[in-house]
Amino acid sequence: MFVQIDFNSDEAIYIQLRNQIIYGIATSQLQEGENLPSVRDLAEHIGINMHTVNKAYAMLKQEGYLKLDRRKGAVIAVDIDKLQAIREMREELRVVLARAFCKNISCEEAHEIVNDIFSEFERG
Amino acid sequence: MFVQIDFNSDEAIYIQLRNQIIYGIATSQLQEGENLPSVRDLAEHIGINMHTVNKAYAMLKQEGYLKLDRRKGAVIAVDIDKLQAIREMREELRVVLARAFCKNISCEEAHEIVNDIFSEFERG
DNA sequence: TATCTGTTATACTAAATGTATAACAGATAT
DNA sequence: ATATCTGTTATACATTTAGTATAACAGATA
Repeated sequence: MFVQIDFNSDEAIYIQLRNQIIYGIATSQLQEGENLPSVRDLAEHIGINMHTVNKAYAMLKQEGYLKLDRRKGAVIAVDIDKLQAIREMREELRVVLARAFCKNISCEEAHEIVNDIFSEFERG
Repeated sequence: MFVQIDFNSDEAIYIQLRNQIIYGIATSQLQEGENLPSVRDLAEHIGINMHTVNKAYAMLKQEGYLKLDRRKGAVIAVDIDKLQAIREMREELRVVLARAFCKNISCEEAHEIVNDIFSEFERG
């Protein structure tokens, strides 16, 4: 498993876990229909509590990245609500880019970084 | 004052306040050398505690957006550490764009939104 | 001297985070 | 049938964070 938790981070463990699973989907390390480890297995592997993993899974379900099946466990299943995704992205980008603009990062430089990151995804 | 706090948000008040002040700098509503209200005045105006404002100001100081002068109070003074700003931006964008990519938002669509937001800044 | 700054200290409540057991209901395999 | 695996829920506890509330300090200013 590719998950790497930073226990000294100010970011909550279940948020780190959620973000890394989403990154895994974006980079095709996790593919549609694929199973995630059970909450108990993943918790033991990382060395955290079952409920912390469950919280991440529940969040991913609510945000449309997982379906939780009692037969198969947690399965990658991305629900595409593109309009809402764009709305959310715009709000988050507004905060990130405001900081960038204050620090003299140009629109062109931002575009370059966006391209870099998208190429991480498209390489898989 | 342009600050608008959402008390039902899951985002901490001092984080909302910090983000809005940074957005204010990016859109030139707040300009280099300009004074912010004193922690006590702004707290009273918003209807929150003085320490919550102080926490936002301390954070903005630590991140290089303010200088806190006992004579003048809080003064906008952006310290440009572009390399660090790019590093931080890249990490944050990785999370935001991974979500976008999973939701079928293309690189081109991301660029359009970046352009939209930068035009908010450059209009002032 | 009185008043304005940011800053620090202390104390309290409420909420969020993470851990720990335990149990439930559906599905699966033996 | 029985045991075992799922996610899920309930309860309890400790720690940390967020926000509020008073109070005081030190430098600057009028």
